[in-house]
Amino acid sequence: MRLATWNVNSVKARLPRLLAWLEAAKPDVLCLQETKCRADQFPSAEVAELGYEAAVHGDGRWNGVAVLSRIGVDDIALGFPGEPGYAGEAADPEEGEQIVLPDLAEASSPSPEARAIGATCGGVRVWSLYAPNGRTPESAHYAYKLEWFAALRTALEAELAQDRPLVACGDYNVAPTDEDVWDPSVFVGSTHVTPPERQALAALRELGLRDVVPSPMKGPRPYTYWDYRAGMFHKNMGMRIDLFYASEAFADRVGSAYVDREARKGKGPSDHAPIVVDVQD
DNA sequence: ATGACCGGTCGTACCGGA
Repeated sequence: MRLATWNVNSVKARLPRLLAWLEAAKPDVLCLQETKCRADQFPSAEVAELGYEAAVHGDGRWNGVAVLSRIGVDDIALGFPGEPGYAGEAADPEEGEQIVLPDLAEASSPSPEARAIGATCGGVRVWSLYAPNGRTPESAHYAYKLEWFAALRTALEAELAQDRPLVACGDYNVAPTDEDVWDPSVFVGSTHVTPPERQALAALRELGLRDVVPSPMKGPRPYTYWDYRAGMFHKNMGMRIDLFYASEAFADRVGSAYVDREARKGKGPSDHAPIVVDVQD
């Protein structure tokens, strides 16, 4: 069985490359992130031509996740239980401005964004995840990111209790160690490398999820993201922020895993490369 | 050369991305 995860940075903009990649790599299951479209806008017919069913979760311009599978997609879950939404920054009122309290229900529970979708594919429970960015460590978005990870931990703990093969892969927006960024000094004071974010990943591993580290194919570290700007990819100045977490028994069956850097080359790539994982049946 | 931001949107600048 071949599984893969890829942040495509807009499935519409990436469609020709996505279809070509499916034909070349032939994964049985592909988890997508940042599809950036509603479910009704997803190119389900195009991927169906290649034999893939699509489970899709989208809310418009931002975010968006999907699971493509040619070995079945059952028990689709849009989001996970307890998943928080983003309430936004609290605006400081102008001087003399009347403070208007927001609607209580809205303030206490904003709607979750399209950042997680689960599906059972060929007996494997698969989650495609797109963690919040966090923006800056001082921002409300960063607090939201940590809340989202805490809720994810609770949800995955329940999933692991089901005692079936489990994969939780996608764009975690956290580099697990300093080795996972091209220059740690550049990231001092930035998100993606802070101790609370790394602790959130460690808490997932403590549940029994294993980090399936792919082969980098080039260079010493398996980066999965390179900024579009300033020739970062060509200089291999990247980050490992896309992760493939799997339950122990499933991880034991992994034969090989690699970052497909070829998909980051050429005209019109995503800024992320896919991770491809081959598992013994 | 892999080659020096990109995608989205009521847009022709700006936000979000990381």
